[in-house]
Amino acid sequence: MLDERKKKVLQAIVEEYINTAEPVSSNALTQNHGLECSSATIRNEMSELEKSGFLDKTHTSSGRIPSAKGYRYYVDELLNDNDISLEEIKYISSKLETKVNEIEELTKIAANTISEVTHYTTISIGPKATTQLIEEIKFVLLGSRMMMAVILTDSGLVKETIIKFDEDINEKQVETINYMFNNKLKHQPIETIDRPLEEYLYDEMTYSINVIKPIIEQIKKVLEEDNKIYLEGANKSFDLPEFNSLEVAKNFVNIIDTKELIADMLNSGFAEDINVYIGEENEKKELKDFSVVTFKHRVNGKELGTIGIIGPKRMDYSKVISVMKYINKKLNGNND
Amino acid sequence: MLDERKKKVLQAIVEEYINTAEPVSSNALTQNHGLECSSATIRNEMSELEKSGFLDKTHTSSGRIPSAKGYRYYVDELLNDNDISLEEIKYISSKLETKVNEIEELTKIAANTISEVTHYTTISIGPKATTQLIEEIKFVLLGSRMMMAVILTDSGLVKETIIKFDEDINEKQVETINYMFNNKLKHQPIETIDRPLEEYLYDEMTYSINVIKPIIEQIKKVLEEDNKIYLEGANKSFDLPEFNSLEVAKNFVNIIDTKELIADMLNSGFAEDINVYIGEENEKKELKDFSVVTFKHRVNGKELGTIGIIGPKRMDYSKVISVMKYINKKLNGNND
DNA sequence: TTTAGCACTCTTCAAGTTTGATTGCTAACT
DNA sequence: AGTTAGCAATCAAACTTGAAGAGTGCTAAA
Repeated sequence: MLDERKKKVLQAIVEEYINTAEPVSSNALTQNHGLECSSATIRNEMSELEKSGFLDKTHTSSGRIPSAKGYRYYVDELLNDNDISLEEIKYISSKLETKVNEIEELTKIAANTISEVTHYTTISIGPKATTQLIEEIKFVLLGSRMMMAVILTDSGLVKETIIKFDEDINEKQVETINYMFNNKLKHQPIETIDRPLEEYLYDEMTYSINVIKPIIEQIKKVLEEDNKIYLEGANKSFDLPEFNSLEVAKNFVNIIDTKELIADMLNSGFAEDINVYIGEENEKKELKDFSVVTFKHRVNGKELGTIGIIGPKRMDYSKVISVMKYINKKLNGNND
Repeated sequence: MLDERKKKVLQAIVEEYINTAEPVSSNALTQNHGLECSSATIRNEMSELEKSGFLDKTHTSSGRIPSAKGYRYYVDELLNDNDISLEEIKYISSKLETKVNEIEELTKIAANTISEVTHYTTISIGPKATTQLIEEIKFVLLGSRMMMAVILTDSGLVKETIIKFDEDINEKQVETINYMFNNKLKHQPIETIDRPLEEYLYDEMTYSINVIKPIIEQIKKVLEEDNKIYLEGANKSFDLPEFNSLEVAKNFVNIIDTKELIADMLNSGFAEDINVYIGEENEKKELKDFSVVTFKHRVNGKELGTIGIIGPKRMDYSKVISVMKYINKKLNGNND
């Protein structure tokens, strides 16, 4: 589609613009980009790249900036996905070796690491429990009218929730509940917890519906609800020149303040590999001035959390994708 | 200290400035503020108020704005702490009636309500468990090398944590652990969980230090760590004219991004009543351009969470304090 | 096909100008 | 005494102007 020199010019413009945040002039490209021709020739190439929609101008006599199509082509064809230094590798490795007791903690640490290495804002979210199997479910009495349910899933996710009752419960009842629930739910998908189970338990057990019902309801609720969203390095974005525009800054704060938007955004990516959404490619129109890069952290094919970077369209895609690839590999257990 | 008319003038200036965010001119005060005199007289009063340090000017021919001292005087002597409408009362009441299973949830809901009613950004944090007594402590085995500890405190706070072991644990052991820990810890302060307890348990029980040690360590850790910080309505602040200054906006994002700063800020307030910190009165110099209003949510004298509002110095103190007072009363169980 | 050269366009910056808001002062008024 | 009208002085904000500079697009020659 594009001849070699056009590719080189496009790549040079994208990378120059990522570095400087200024429209790139034909002159700027004659230095340090391995292009053996004059600025006039580059001007001709740029003109054609603009005609095919890879470049834009901010005004008639300005340099060029990449268009959405230009960024997309760069991300698909031109970027260097191994743009990661030995120091960065060492730093990432050491961070990921932190011993964690909860899997969600690991996603958080990974997100924090990405934010530190790339200097962009990251957001992360735990897995929806609904994709998993119940490994074990335990009930603990706290006081006489309060109980905690702890659910362990097959990939090691632990969810707990408090249930309150309108009547007293005793240890004996808790034992029966423990036995009955585990009997029916061990190794079953989350959807098993529903109306039929409730009826079955109500029939089997001698306790009133006032005991069974709140348990089922609360467990369903906690398993279905979206996980907590973690935000790292929001302030880092504010050092970028894009954020000198009040409108951009305000949009950004609106985005990170809207948990549902973030959750949707993170949940919508494909499970495989790394997803890049450039500007208007984002489903949410609020994100049209930003780029988002996400990946899902998996173990044995089970999703264990999603991590996303949000930054300006002029994002350092090479660095971001290189770091994400490396972390993704590490998290998925590949340690070479 | 100030005669009646000076008070009126100061109050009018503070309130006008809170409304308009513009320096207040002598002319503006002749309308709608019940001051029966000419602009010239007001100019004389303003001049004297400025000499005594209650007012500032942005430049020689500008109107006046309140100084820190002016705001402080207003907050201490002039504000209306019942500036709350029937609708707001109804709205707040309905929100606070939400049934919650965890006490921390209530703090969160209250913070969210305050943000919605006042249109300022709120931050909230749960109580440090260390101020409380252990009511009950329960251990649940999850798999063979993982355990969950659930701690219930005397004011109903529930804390849970996962503990991992390097060796297998069985149900029998968990039972003993449950018995021993409860025996030693019921109704004791959190500090009881420490080295002497560890040694005692190690002597009493036949299990290896590999079991006792991680339990004590992890429980200590989770009980001592700061609670999660919740932020509500960060975007609301960005609608204020103060945030048209990039520097202010950036400082604000830095503040809300620094969890330790927020935690310190919320923990430092006095337990009693409502704390108001205006600009430089804040301990942290990062907050010098902002005002912070906090209160601690208590039940039976036990602290159950702190809620703070952060906004510009030009904050609507009357509204904020009225709403806080009302919510504080409601949370503390006073329902009239 | 590439390049040098040059006219043209447009932004940015600084300096100058106008406008309008507001004060402080003075002198008259109650 | 305290209050007020009137007016010069002050200053920010908004607009105007002009020069400098960066960059392109086009043309004609290599």
